[in-house]
Amino acid sequence: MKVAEPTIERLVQYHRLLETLREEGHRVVSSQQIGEMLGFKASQVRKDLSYFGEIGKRGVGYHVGRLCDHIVEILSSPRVWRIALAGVGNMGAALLSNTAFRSSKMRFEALFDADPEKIGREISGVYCWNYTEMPTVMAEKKIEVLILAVPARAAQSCVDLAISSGMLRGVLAFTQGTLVVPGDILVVRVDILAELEKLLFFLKQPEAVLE
Amino acid sequence: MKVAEPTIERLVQYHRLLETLREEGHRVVSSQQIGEMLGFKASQVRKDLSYFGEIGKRGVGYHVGRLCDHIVEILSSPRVWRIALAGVGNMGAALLSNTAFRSSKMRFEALFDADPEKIGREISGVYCWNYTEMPTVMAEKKIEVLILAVPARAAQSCVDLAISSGMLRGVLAFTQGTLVVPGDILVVRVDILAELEKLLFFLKQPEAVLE
DNA sequence: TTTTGTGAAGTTTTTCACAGCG
DNA sequence: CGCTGTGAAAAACTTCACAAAA
Repeated sequence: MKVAEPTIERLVQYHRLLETLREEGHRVVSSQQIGEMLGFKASQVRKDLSYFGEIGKRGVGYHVGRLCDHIVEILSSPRVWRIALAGVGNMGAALLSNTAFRSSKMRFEALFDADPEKIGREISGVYCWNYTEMPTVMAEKKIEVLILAVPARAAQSCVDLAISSGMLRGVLAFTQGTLVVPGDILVVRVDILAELEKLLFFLKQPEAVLE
Repeated sequence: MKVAEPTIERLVQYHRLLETLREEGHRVVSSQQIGEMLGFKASQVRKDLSYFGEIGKRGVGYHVGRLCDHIVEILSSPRVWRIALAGVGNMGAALLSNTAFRSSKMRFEALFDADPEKIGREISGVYCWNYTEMPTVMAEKKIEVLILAVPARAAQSCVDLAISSGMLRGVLAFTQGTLVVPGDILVVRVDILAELEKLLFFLKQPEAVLE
């Protein structure tokens, strides 16, 4: 199956919305309604959902519970992902304590930092190691996903350590700057400052249309 | 001038890279090299830069300092943007203390929160108001940009308060969930959980290509 | 009738390929 | 020659529009 990247991002949003609708007791919902609530075109919603089989009922819409379960299934993981967080600074700590990350789909197995104050302690219930231990700890604990929230200059060496564990498959990087990784390792970057700069650019140039 | 959204995001990255190259004493750089360092095709780099005039030298490449200044100019602001941060929780505090946000282009003018512990105090040098004061404070201080880091359920009412100040032009939202705003207000969303879910999806489905 | 599912059309973004200039 | 700048081609993504199902 071939699915576009933007489709997956929207799927996560459909899922959230459907959970809410389900709680509120809604039974059915149309692509039109989903689109209005999330700011997408109805045709976009239908196209996205159609990639994963015929799940709606013509003339009726989508059954909220059924569609929600269906999306959960699509986004489901074959196992609980073991995750490490490198960099327990402000941003790292914020992610760690973010309740949205308390999902049955993933589990923080280890923290890594360079600060002696943090090393050897548990933070939000997760043990913090010296980042030099990354290769061994990640190998032992079979950690496949790394969330990178270290200062920019430490990012590359940090990823290199993670790679040398032999277990790493994906990285979520909050670090600005470039990461060089082998082609079989997936990197998703979240560049907050770039997003803010983009906003400011389009604020000063309203004619250079955004959306 | 009509510029694509992805181009602006890349421009921010070019800028960062060029600052580094400049510090390291490099004089010229080719689109090829920029591309390799940031993970883009050389043609992409040239196309992006070409939207803003002929800045390179054929047969030579781009002069690092000149190109850097040129991009600074493109991304420059007509004024220092006055910014408010709503929600001084973990995420909000992380943003506030993030040195990358200490830019001459913007300035945090006010914080808003509901926590009595925070209201009336300065946090990282910025005064924190009760979020109910948003309309008056934002109007008085002429704050045009809001960074939204409040819990999802508070997001919409928070934006509504900001809108009623009559000053709001742009929002950078870390909140999950939808925001309804007038069409002349720009919203840029950063959905961290969606990014992580996307990463996990493409990890389990390597055939559904990412990038 | 209503609303889905989907080819086809449209739009946006990326990549190619090469002319043109230093 | 080497590398940029740029039309043209390709790819990716979105929207349209309508047949088909409930």
